[in-house]
Amino acid sequence: MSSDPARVRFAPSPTGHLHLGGARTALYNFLYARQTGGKLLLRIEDTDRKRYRAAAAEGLMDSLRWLGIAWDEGPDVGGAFAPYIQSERAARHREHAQQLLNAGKAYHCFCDRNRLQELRRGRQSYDRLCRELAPTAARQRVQSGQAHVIRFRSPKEGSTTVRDLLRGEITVRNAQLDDFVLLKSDGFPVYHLAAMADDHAMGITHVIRGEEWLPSLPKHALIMRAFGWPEPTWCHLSVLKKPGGKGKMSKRDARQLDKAEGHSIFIHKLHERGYLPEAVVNWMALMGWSLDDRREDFTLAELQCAFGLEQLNASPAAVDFSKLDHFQGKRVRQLSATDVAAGIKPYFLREGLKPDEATLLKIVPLIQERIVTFEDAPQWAGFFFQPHVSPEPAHLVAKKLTPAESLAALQQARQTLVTLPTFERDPVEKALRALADELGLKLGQLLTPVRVAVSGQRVSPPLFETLEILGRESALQRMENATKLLKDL
RNA sequence: GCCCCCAUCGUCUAGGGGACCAGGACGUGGGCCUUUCAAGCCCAAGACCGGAGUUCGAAUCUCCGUGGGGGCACCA
Repeated sequence: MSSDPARVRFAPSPTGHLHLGGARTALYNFLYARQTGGKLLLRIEDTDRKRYRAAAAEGLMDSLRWLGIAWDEGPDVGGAFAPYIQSERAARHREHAQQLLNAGKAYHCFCDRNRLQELRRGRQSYDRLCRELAPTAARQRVQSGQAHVIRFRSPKEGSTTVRDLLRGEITVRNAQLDDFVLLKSDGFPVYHLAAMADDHAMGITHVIRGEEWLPSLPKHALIMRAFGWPEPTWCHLSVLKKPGGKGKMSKRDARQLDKAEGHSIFIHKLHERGYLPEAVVNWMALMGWSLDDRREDFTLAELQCAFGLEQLNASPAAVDFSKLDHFQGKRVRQLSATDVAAGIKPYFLREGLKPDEATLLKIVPLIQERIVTFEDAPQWAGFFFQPHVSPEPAHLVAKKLTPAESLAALQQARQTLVTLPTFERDPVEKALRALADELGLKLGQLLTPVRVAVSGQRVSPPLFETLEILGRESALQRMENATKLLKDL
């Protein structure tokens, strides 16, 4: 089962943030590299100068680092096959194009954009007008400075067969292929050329990438074969569909998700929202891969051992955020109190609250199993750090009690707490339970007005602990205020 | 329009000719616990896209449909 050390690469184009699909591709590449004791390369594919965004590459790397996906060679760490910025390799790509030109496997094309656009309007691919131009004549036109591209001379007859690891043999009739561009008129290579040339130069053994590349796989194989290079193992991952399972995730869907659900397909957003990288990784790993029919919980380290290309699934997977929340909740519950405290603190600060360490640490056990993301913490425990709370008066009324009865209960509770020798959890509980009995109330009925009074909300962390942490003074003050609200009801 | 890929519960999936009246997980419903909400535990409902064929036997192999997805740039 264990194979030779693989050299794999993640090769994003720096046009935006890292999203789920890309991250999952990166993850699988990383896992396979580790699994085989090989190397993961990071290569920035920036040959499209129109879409290039300077900040994007850094953002991409930040997201990968956060997830724990470490690369062995790349633009920042260097490596034996530098440079890892594709645009810096353009001179080599031009040489490669020239090589194919010399071999008669490529040709100059002088057709302008208008003509190509016309062709496309007629639902027709490039008509190969320049294919049979005499090479000497073509060279002359190039020398005279005429704008041109270099196209691949695709075979017109026969068929091309390529083997994909997950799908077996894929065969296309060569008549379906067109004479695609290798080198643009700005002298930069197109993906097909650049990626293949770099993959070969960098000794890539397995190309693990998204399914969207499958249709151009024959082109890539043909390029490799034209140069006489050995082909890597091809492995095309299925696409991710949007939640619900219908359709690919679009930019619009992504935006909607961000707003409405508090979820996101962007890794940096998940980070901002207080998700744990290990939860995200565990979740992503399972979209298109599974070990067996029993185990679903994996740390990154465990995945490195368990992962295998053989267990990859070729069918598309729908993104399911409730499953992410499940992994996230589980992971949060496993964290130490100090880790949770450190994790949630920024979110209190963001709300303008100033939590002190000691109190924060006391609160953690109360909310740890109630929060999903760190971002959830303030809505559970923000009231601890607010000077006062403003409950909705109607919420102070307990189930099956009238406002007047609730008021009475609240006042009695307050009275009880005033006289308590200490304000610790256990005595508080004991006293309130006794009071409920005495008043002939269910504990919940007595506690509801108290809870809402001190926390300002209907659901809160466990009340007795809450009272202790809040302290007598603050708790009594809040109950006093709530009394007034109930009287006005 | 043309090309390519995919097809098991709502979702992620196990399964690869007999071990499957199809297993797990998320979610959903119900119950227990209980001071609200969670967490935890227990139970339940829930799927092999359709049709032919191969075979003693098909979720599993083949073909044809259908459905879904991806791609058809001087973008990656």
